[in-house]
Amino acid sequence: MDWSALPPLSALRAFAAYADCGSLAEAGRALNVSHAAISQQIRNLESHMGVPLLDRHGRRMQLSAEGERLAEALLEGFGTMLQTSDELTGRDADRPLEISATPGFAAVWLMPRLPLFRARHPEISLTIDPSAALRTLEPGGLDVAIRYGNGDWPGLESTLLVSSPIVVVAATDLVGDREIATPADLRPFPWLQEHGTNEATDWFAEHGVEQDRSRGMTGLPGNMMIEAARQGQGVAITARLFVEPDLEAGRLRLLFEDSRKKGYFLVTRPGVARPPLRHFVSWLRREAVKA
Amino acid sequence: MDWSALPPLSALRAFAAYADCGSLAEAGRALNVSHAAISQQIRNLESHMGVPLLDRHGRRMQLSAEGERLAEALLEGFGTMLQTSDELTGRDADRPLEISATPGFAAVWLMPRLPLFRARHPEISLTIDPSAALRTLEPGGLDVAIRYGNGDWPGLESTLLVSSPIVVVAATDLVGDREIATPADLRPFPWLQEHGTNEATDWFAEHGVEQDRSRGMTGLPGNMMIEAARQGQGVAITARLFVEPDLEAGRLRLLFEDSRKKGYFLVTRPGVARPPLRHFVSWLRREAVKA
DNA sequence: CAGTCCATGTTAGTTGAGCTTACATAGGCG
DNA sequence: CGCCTATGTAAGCTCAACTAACATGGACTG
Repeated sequence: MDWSALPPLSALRAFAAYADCGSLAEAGRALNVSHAAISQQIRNLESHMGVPLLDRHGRRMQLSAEGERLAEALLEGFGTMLQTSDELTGRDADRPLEISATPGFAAVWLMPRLPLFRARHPEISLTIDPSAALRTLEPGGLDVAIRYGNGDWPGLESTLLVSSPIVVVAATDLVGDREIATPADLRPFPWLQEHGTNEATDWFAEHGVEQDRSRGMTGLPGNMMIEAARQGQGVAITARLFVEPDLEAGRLRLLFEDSRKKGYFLVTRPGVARPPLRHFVSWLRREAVKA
Repeated sequence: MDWSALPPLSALRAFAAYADCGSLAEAGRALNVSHAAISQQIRNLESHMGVPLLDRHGRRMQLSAEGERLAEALLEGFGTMLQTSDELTGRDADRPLEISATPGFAAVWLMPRLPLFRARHPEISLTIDPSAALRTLEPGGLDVAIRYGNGDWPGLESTLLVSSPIVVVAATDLVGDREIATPADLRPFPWLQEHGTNEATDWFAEHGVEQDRSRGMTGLPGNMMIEAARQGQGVAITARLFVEPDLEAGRLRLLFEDSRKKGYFLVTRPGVARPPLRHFVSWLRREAVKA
């Protein structure tokens, strides 16, 4: 191996952390340095390699095509090293299990059940990232994700936990007995969208409805969005799972239902899973069968 | 990714270079630092991880089992990074093609033919490492090896170039008309062994012959060993390919022939090869067919 | 429109991780 | 035994990596 041809390692790490986190400040926090150090290292790396790694138009930088390629190689390379290092030091067994789940599912389904897992596995620490963002599963990083979709994530393995179609709902206080025959009939109402997603925007665009700007679109975390819908603050689009009791009680009215097969899936990387992950996955599957 | 859990990168690089080169001095040369820097970095890494990476018994250190695992991950991780970096900077296309070949084959077969390759591809630079050592093929490092054997190298692809059994020969000046019926009859003679290999030692051990220490074993580079055999300095074991003219001319006498299927193979890693390598491989195959 | 927040950049100065240098011990070989 | 070379240790040096301070600009809100 031609070691002299390897760019400065600190610069590679800084760039990889930036690509992983999405901003200079976050990358700096991840590495416990200032944003300025990250900025300079990325500049140094671009200069060293003679390759533009970032597209600096607009407020937030974007990875260039070259930057995407390099980031992928770096995250894989560093991930491989970290995983083996963790295995050898025994940190792997102790490292908290990293779980990503949508806020709604985390709040409504997962959190109420977690004491059961803790009672069974008190030695396993968990880190739950309630985020609608699709995070990358990688060695040494995120172990498992609970995502909403149709189960088709290339290169990953998925198991259906809870089947649940998408529904458009609103409080009976808001819509009353009004006739809602087509999506366009919803135009006069305020809308609620889960923070970090575009599901409402996409659904309306898909059904040819243009947003009425005077009525507004409010972004809220998933569980708060549902509560706002109950209070009649707007029309919400969400998984049926979370509003089933409200529909039965008549607090919320079902306006539309998207019949495409969708649900919450348990998503993992292929290959051997470390023991804490195996325990969590098998426990979660049993809970899903029970529910 | 938990960046804080990654060990110091300089230490990882130093250890990887040591594992790649096999000695502190060589690793230091590869990184352009002193051997002492490598020694200290490896010590730092062991202390940081709390894991013994080296077995320090005897003069030359050996990788421990943990060391082997870490080295493998590091060489893969750094190799991935280097390859992508080289592709992005365009260095990949320009980087000299790294070829490892046994000295005998390099001298007798490859070198005489190289002007033909250069005439066809003047833009491609070559680095030929004439060494009997089995070097690892890896991204960013060694591109292709020409090895002697039976073609069975796990995880690698091989193509037979020249079929050639192993022969034991000696100058007629040395052995004359003496009856050589069994390997044991060779015991009184001095032996010649290709530097960096144990082929002669192994062959005699395999045939139950104990070395006569007063006669000595002389290690020489492959092509010089054959010349020494011609001059009657000792018994040599080598590929038949290199001594065919001498056998026909009667300068050397064939004492034994190992009939197992062996020869010189072109060995590459699976997957996409960069253009210079593709050109070299196809050229080499055509030359082998011609010969 | 002004004010606020935050994303990114630049410059000058600081510092400690990474290294050098010098010396040491030990194994292998002729 | 002398020589060569593999590895180790300690003290000192240095510069790559970083901080702190200040700056510009984009997006959003009232």
